[in-house]
Amino acid sequence: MTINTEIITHNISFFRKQKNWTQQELADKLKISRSVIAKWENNIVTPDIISLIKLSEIFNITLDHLVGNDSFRHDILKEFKRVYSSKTTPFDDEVIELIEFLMTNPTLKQEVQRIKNLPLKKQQSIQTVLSELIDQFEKI
Amino acid sequence: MTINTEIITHNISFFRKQKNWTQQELADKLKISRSVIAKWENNIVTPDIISLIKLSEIFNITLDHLVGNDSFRHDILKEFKRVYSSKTTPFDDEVIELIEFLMTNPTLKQEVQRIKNLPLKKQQSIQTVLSELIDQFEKI
DNA sequence: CGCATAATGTTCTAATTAGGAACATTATAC
DNA sequence: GTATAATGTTCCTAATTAGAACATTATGCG
Repeated sequence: MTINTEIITHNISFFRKQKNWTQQELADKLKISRSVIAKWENNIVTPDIISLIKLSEIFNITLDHLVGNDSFRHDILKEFKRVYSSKTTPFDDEVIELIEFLMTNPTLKQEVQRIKNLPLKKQQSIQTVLSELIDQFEKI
Repeated sequence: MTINTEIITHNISFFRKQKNWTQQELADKLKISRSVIAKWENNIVTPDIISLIKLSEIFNITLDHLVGNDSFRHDILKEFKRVYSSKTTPFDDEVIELIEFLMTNPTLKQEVQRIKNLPLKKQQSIQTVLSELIDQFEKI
C-alpha cells in the first residue's frame, strides 16, 4: 500500500466543509494561524500528529478515519471504525462472537486474564507455545 | 483532554517489544536509520504521520491505538455497553478489558479466534494444557 | 453588472525540527 | 569478566513548519 499525505489533507478539507466551518473557524478551535489550515488542505504542509489527533476529536471521528487508513480492514478493528462513524450499525459479528465466546468460556477467559497479567516476555513465550499447540489440534 | 507525545512514543517502544524486534529490525522495516527509532522511543523526536501509519500497519493495530487515542476508546466502550445492555446480557467489565488487551495484542487475539473455531473437546484440551503452562510461567 | 467583503490561496522569513552518522553507554550471553 | 548486541546521545545538515503579509477567488447584494 502506498501512503501519501494527499488523502489526509484532502480529508481535513472535506470534514471541515462537512461541519460547515471556515478555515478561520477551524483555526480558532485549534488556536493556530488560518494560513496553516490552508496549507494543510492544499497539501503544502503536513500536520503533525498532535494536530491530527485534535482534528479527529473536533471532527468527532477516529484518527484512522481522518487519515483514510484502511490497512486494518482485515482486522477486527476495522469494524470499530465503521461502528464509530455510524452509530446505528450493530457490532460486527466477529467482535461480538469473540466477546460472547470469552463470556461463555470462563476458563479461557480466566486464562487470557492470567496471561494479561504476566510480563511481556512471558506473554510472548506463552503465545509461541500456544500457537504450536493450536497447530497440532487443528491438524488432528 | 491533554494530548502529549509521550504516550505515542512510549507505545512505539511497547509494540516493538511486543513483537520482539530490535530497534534495528524495526528501522529496517521502515527503511530509516535506527537512531531515529531510538529518538522516537525516547520522545526526543516525534514521528510524522506517514511513519505512524506505517507503524500501525507493521504492528497490525489501529492508529488510534498506536497513539493511545483515549476519546476513541471511551466511545468504543460506550458502544459495547449499549449493545450489551440492549441484549439484557449482564455486562462484564472484565471482558471489556480483555477485548482491549486482545485488540492491542493481535497475536494472542488470533490464537483465541483459532481456539474458538475448534471443536469443544479440543478447546478443553488446549485450555487444560494452557492452564498448566501459565502456572509454570507464573511461578518463575 | 459591479462593488464590498468574506473566504481561500501563496509567498517570504525566522525558527524549529527531523534524520543520519558517529560515538557513548548499557544490557546480555557465554 | 569479556565480547558483542542493543540502546541512548551528540553533532551536524537539510528539510519542514508556522505565522504574517499579501494576492486571488468566491459570494452576497444593491
